[in-house]
Amino acid sequence: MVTIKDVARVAGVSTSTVSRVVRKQGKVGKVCRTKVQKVIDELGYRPNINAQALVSKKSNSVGVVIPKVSLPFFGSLACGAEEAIKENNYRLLIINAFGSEQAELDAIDLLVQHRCGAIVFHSVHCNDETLCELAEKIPGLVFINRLISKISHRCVWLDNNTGAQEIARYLVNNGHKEIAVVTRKNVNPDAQVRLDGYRIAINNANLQLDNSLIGYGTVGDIDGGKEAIANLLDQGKRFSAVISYNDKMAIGVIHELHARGIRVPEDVSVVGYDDLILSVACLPELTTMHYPIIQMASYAANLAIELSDSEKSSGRTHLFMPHLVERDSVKSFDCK
Amino acid sequence: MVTIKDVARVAGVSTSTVSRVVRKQGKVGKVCRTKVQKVIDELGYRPNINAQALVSKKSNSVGVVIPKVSLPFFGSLACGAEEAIKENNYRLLIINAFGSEQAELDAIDLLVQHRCGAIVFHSVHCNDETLCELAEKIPGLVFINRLISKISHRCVWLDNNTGAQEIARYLVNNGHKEIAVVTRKNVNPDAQVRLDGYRIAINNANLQLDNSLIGYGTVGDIDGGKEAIANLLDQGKRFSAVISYNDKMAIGVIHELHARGIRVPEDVSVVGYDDLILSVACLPELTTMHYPIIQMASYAANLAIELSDSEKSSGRTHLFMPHLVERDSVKSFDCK
DNA sequence: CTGTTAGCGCATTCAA
DNA sequence: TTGAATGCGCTAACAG
Repeated sequence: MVTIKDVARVAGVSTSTVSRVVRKQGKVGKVCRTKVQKVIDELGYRPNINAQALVSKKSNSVGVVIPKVSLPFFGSLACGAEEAIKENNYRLLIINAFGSEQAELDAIDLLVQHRCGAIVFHSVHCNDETLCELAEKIPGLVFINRLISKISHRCVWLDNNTGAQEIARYLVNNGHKEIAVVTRKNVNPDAQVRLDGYRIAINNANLQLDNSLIGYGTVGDIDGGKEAIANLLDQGKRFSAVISYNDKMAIGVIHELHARGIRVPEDVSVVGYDDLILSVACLPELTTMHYPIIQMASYAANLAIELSDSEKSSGRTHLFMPHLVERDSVKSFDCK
Repeated sequence: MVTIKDVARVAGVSTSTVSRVVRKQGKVGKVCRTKVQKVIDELGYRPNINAQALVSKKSNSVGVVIPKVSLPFFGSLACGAEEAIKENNYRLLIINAFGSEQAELDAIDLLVQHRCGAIVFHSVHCNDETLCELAEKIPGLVFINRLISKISHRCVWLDNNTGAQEIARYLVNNGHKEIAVVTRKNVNPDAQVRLDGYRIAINNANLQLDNSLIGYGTVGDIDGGKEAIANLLDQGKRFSAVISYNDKMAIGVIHELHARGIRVPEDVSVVGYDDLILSVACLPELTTMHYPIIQMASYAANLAIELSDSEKSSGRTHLFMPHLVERDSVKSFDCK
């Protein structure tokens, strides 16, 4: 591999000069510059980023820690981060940390070893306290899809409560009175907040969200959706609409209803949450809340970079809003 | 940031000793080791990977260049690579190179600057010649989902022809005689190979793949699928089954058929290719060819690592086979 | 088993 | 405008 020294030698200048023309800063004479550039091109010299990082004490890369890139939601997260990163001429380091707190901690540790100062972290297994400790040690660590009140200015999150209210209200406004909810058994914070939101909206409409109309799936995916709605159906529950914790469960619900000869939306309406790519693949296309994960991730990456190289913390929090996407999975009763 | 020197000073040993206990290699006395380890823990010392990479002249990271991680296919690719990487204690560097040859070249260049010796590259915009030149310069560069005959031992690819034949034969075996094909207008190599495969299988069954029964969509996604099938339908074509270039187009086909009151699979059967997560989200669930992208990517990453640190090239090629996944989108006429 | 020395590739003073 | 010197944090001989 050709180094800066090789270039300097061939061009008959010092390494400092080569360094200057490579980074396009500092004063370099015109002829000298073109001469050096010529040698660089001829030799195919490419600066060693590791050496640059070492000497400049910054890695110019931002790390993204997520459960698994292959899940569309996290893929979008990674992409959003990358957008921001490209603008800043940073690099993206993605670490999948699936399944355990230890995996997440290991991922962060790896990033620290890289001297990666800016990190966007989507944690699912660490508790607030652990996260606070980490945040203390790493100024450029930003949490996405999570609110930790003590360090809310380091959190980029979504107003799930309002979003949940909106989608429940949408159902109510379309004339639905018997509304079921499908959620995951291990209710995580998101699921809880959304559930609260549904309840608020339903109560505000002078309706009841009967606990017996809440179906639980072991996990929050397609199978979980099938399981949850099957439970409800097997108990003979009646409803005109079902709100699902997320799109995956909603799709499971649709499939299970279909398997039982119940049409969506003619017999039962279904809504999801997240607006994953899946929601336009299923039939009918799913009405759902759009989770602006790409924008949020892009924002988070910028925030992480900002925080990592300037101590100044704005103190403000970073809250995003989901919005309703109307598609074909809800029937309207045309009421006023 | 605490460095190896700090640890050495506090522990009262030399940096070499610290280095030895950190990397768990070389002989270190028992007491000495525990003493040093203790200081490491107390100080929270983490080795600087950039410095390690610099001095050892290898970055221990593999780069993955793909169009966009947020697309489920590429997300899976990245995940597969990561599996292999974790085993080898390497890091994953993902670069999205979307839309142009230049973007792809830039991505490779960035990886070179990182001294990232092992690269898995899914190129869509570079021609074979360009790729050969790159391969020449970078021993650890491996191409995925692509066959370049001159450097086939550096290619990890799928037998699309055989796969295409298999799915077409499946339709034939289920009694379908009028089979339409939906593909993309800008027929890329994959699409061409698959088309050839369909044709072979259909001819072998003494049937005809009439060119007028091939529908084209502007792009290879859901909208392209709708567009392509709409063309066919608007021309009054009749068929009992449609083979789609990929799952996305198949989903578009299903949606468009549904919009026109044509039932799948009762009236028309539909098959896809790739077995993306989307194929189980749609209704009916899609019968398709499974593309083992995760295993292929894992294999490719291993190959890249192998190639990058030993010149030996086995010379063998790396061909994978897709397999049929039967779901609910095909009707059988129960013929022998 | 442990320490000393040298140098990886580069950016950054400081002089000239 | 340019070059010489220094050191980033670490590993790898080598010597003891």
